[in-house]
Amino acid sequence: MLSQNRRGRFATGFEAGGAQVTEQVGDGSAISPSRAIPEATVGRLAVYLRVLSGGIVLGNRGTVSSQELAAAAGVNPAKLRKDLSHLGSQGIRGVGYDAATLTDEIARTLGADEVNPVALVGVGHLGSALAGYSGFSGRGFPISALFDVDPSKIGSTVAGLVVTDFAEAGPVCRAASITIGVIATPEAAAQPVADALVAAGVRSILNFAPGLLDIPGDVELRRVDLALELQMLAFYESRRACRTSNAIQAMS
Amino acid sequence: MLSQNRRGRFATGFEAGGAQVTEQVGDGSAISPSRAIPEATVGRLAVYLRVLSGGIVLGNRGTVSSQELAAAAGVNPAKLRKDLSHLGSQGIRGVGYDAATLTDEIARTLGADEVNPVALVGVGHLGSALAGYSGFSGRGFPISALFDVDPSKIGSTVAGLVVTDFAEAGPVCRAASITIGVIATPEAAAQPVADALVAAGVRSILNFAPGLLDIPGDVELRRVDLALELQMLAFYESRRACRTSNAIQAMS
DNA sequence: AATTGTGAACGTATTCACAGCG
DNA sequence: CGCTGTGAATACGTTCACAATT
Repeated sequence: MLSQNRRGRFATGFEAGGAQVTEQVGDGSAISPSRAIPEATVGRLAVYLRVLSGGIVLGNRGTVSSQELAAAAGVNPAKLRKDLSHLGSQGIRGVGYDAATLTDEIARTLGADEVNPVALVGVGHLGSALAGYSGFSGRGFPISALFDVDPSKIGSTVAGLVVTDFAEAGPVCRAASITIGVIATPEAAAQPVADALVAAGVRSILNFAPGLLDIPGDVELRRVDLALELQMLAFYESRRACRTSNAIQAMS
Repeated sequence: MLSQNRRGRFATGFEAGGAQVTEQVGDGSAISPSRAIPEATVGRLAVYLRVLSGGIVLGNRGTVSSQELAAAAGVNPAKLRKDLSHLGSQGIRGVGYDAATLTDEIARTLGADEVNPVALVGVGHLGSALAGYSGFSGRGFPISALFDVDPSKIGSTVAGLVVTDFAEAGPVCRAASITIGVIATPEAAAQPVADALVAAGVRSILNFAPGLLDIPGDVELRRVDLALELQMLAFYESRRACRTSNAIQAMS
């Protein structure tokens, strides 16, 4: 069932200067169709899982229809069914999906049935907040190591963990089998930190620092750009103002 | 960013049952001077603006080529040119874009030439971190009001601002002309807070609480789901593990 | 009767490749 | 020449609509 897939590569660009060699196939015949799950679908699976785990919305018979689950997750039912079809999970026609089976299936697909220890680098305001964020530890992502370079922070305790010198990242990450790193440092530190994390064996990075990171292609990267989110809101805001004043002008 | 339908509406779904009333401009003749800029493009414009403002990468003659800027922003040059074409900004063939003009043009398009005061609700760990985040105030989004409902927090000072009782949100937001709200409350509080913000005249919301928000269609909503980001990383992580063990098995 | 699973239609985003211009 | 601007080609994502199935 589960088999290989392509590479993740995320939506909002990056992929620095490179030549983007994707070039594929040609005649669909040859290589395996490779059941790759689309990125957009993966994101929604996580939402479905949360809804199912919350358990709130499902009727207390053991099944959910795409209708119900889609409404609870805020998506179109057809999209939900197509998403679920990617994991081969069989619903029952005329009835719906068995909630328990579906939950398991999604969890296994997402790797949410395993615990993924996380290293967090940068124990400033944001880093501390993330360290204490219950949504991480509560959902299978325990922060297992906290790093900083500031001597005044090293040795202190944040969210129940002792802050370690980032110089120790290599041995510590390896010892704890940490493969996910979260970067919450200032922008200037982000690149060297990323390099060190990769050297320490980290395979996936969640970056809260603004700016681009240059990392090997086989390391998964996601970025959360807080200022960018506000800037996008501001755009729609200013558009609205624009439209409104146009409309007002048009009236007179 | 994960995305879904045209104008506005972002990423991870919503759109519960509804009819998706796509505004429609009928015969292109009438109003609409506003060339609708695709959401993906808006996000990248913010990146270009940051790169230009950072000023780092542009050669010290006053122009940038799409080649250079695209490399600095981590995108394909053709994509960059198409993005810029949306704002009608003329580059100079054979030369590139005038850096100053381009910066202004993007800033005006994004509404980044104006100051957009922001109200932040929920002064927990995450909220405090966001309140102090220099990327907000430094980029034209000063936090102008901090709200909480916890009496032990109300009246205290966080990041230089006094925390106000959220019950005061209406008058305070109106007095300060605040149109952007950031929700950093626990999940359970998010919906009532959103309702109150909308009632207070807020037109755009950035939501850090997990779960869906039900808000009027003319209010812009963006969501940052921290746990979801990790879950997506975990997915690719587990895929990789899978592939690896398959490969190992195949060897023997 | 109800609901899944999916082919086909549509819409959006990215990339190519080259004409057009300074 | 070099570089922009953009039509055409491609890839991706969503939604519709309906046959299949219990």
